[in-house]
Parts: sequence; C-alpha cells; structure tokens
Amino acid sequence: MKNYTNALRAHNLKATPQRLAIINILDLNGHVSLENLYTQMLSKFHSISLATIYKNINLMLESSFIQEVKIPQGKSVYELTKSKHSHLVCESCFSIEDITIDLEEIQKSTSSKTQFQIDSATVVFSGLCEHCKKKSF
Amino acid sequence: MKNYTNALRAHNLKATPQRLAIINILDLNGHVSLENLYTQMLSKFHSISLATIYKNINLMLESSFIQEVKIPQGKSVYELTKSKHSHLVCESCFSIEDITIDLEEIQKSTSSKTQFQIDSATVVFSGLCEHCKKKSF
DNA sequence: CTGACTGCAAACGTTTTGCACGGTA
DNA sequence: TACCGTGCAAAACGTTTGCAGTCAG
Repeated sequence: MKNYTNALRAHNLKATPQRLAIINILDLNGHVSLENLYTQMLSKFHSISLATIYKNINLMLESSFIQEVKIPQGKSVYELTKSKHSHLVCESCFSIEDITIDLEEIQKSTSSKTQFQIDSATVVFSGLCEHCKKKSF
Repeated sequence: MKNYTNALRAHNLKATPQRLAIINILDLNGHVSLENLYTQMLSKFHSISLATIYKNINLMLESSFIQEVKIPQGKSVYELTKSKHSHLVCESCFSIEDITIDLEEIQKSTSSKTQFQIDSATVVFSGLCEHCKKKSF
C-alpha cells in the first residue's frame, strides 16, 4: 500500500489519518462517489463527519491532488490526479474505466477550424462494459 | 422566431407560455444555466416560480426535448436537443460553442482495445475562444 | 370540461460554515 | 507549542414536493 504522506505534504496538506484513508480509498477504487466514500470512511472512522469529507475533498481538489469526473447521466466521482486520460462509463453496472486516447489530430483540426485555443479535453464514452455487454444477450 | 408549439405537443407536453419562453431562451442563447434561465424568465413573467422552471426542465429532459451539458469546471447548462455535437468552453468568458467532430476512428479503436461497447460520447474541449485568446496578449 | 400546469410554501438533500477541541509537525 | 484539522451543530443552498387555483386542449 503506497504511502501518501509525503505527497500530501508536497501539496501543503497535513497527513492526517482521515486524509490518508480517503486517498487510499480513491487509490483502491479508482473512482468513488461522495456517498460511497463516506460509507467506506465510516467503516474505518466510526465518528467521521461528512463535513470533514467535504473539506478534504475540496482542499485536495484545489491543490489538484484529486480530480472530479462529472458523469453525464450520474453523480460525480473523484479520482487521484494521474496522467491525462479519458473515461468509459458502463450504463448498466456504472463501473468506470480509464483509457488513454490520442486526441492530437482532432484537437488540431478543431483549433484551426474554430480559432479556439484548446488547453484540455474531457472525454467520456458511455455504453456497456465487457461484462454487461455479454449479460445483455 | 420559430414556433415550438407542435414540437412540444409531439413530446406530449402542453404548450404553455412559460414553456415556450424557456425554449425560446434556449434557442436564442444556445446554452443557458439554470440561474441565467430564471433571470431571463423573470423579466418576462414577473411571478414565475423557480419550481416551474425546475419542473419544466426536468420534464423536457425526460422527453429528450432538451439536454444537460455538464461543464468540467462549472455549472451545468441546458440546450435544445439537436444533432450530435461536442462543446468548446472558454475558460475566460465562459462562452460555449458547438462543434461537430468525427470520433468514429477513436471509438472504433477504443472499442476493440477494451471490449467496451460505446454507445455515446461526451466531449468538452476547454481553453480560450478566439476573442479571449487575442485579449490575453 | 378535465387533466395538466403554475405558483406558493414547505420539505428535503447536499454542501458549507463557525466553533471548540484535538492532533500534526 | 502553534497551527491546522476534526467533529458537531447550525446555516445556507439547490432542488423537489404537495396543494389549491388556473389554463390549454
């Protein structure tokens, strides 16, 4: 289990047990909704406050330690900030996978077509994951 | 000004003045946040209720008459449902442009790489619009 | 004329805030 | 020890609901 103490300090955040637990949950689960995170935190800290969760999520968002992923037809989930990637959302089991895609060409042609300067791209593909695709027959 | 009465009826929604006004605002503005919509509605219906706005937005979302666009770093906006397209969001003036891009290739290669069945794609490019790009020098 | 829609007020769920206490560095 | 962080309670928001009156079809 990776130790995130120094990573937190590098973002000027104290390494409290609650924070380390939040990060570990994100690390293990990949993508977690707030209510899911709260539920998991409750099993580790029986008196954890929702306010603490919110405060930490917001602090870690501000310092870009984590990122919010807005799901088109669902609730936001949070993930540790990692290298640029896109998401696949299963509309049946609501699982989320990371995927790396090359948008270079599209961004270039879009930029030149519109004169818009593109700094970042958010891409979410929705459909059925491998498992649910099979089940749907 | 296009008349949306029949379009509403086709979705089993009565063509009330409030609804027609909402639709016209979306039509004229392209993309509108809830608070912006409420403000604009207030100037036409001095006693419009926020509840009415919400009820109508939700009904029109359910019938796919309109769609929600979740903006990565901002509030959701609503738009009339039109042919498939993506969005360019200016992080300086917060304007939103529609754009059509071809994702065929990327979807195909992503599908075969992951075994994920892709049914739809949500793409938002963020950056600077033509106007703000010039101002930023 | 009847069911659907509106506006109001209240309820609800989610997120934020203030404060006293406790823990990290 | 000095802040920063936590937990609690209350407040602030955003959204939904119930209801009585009104309107579109």
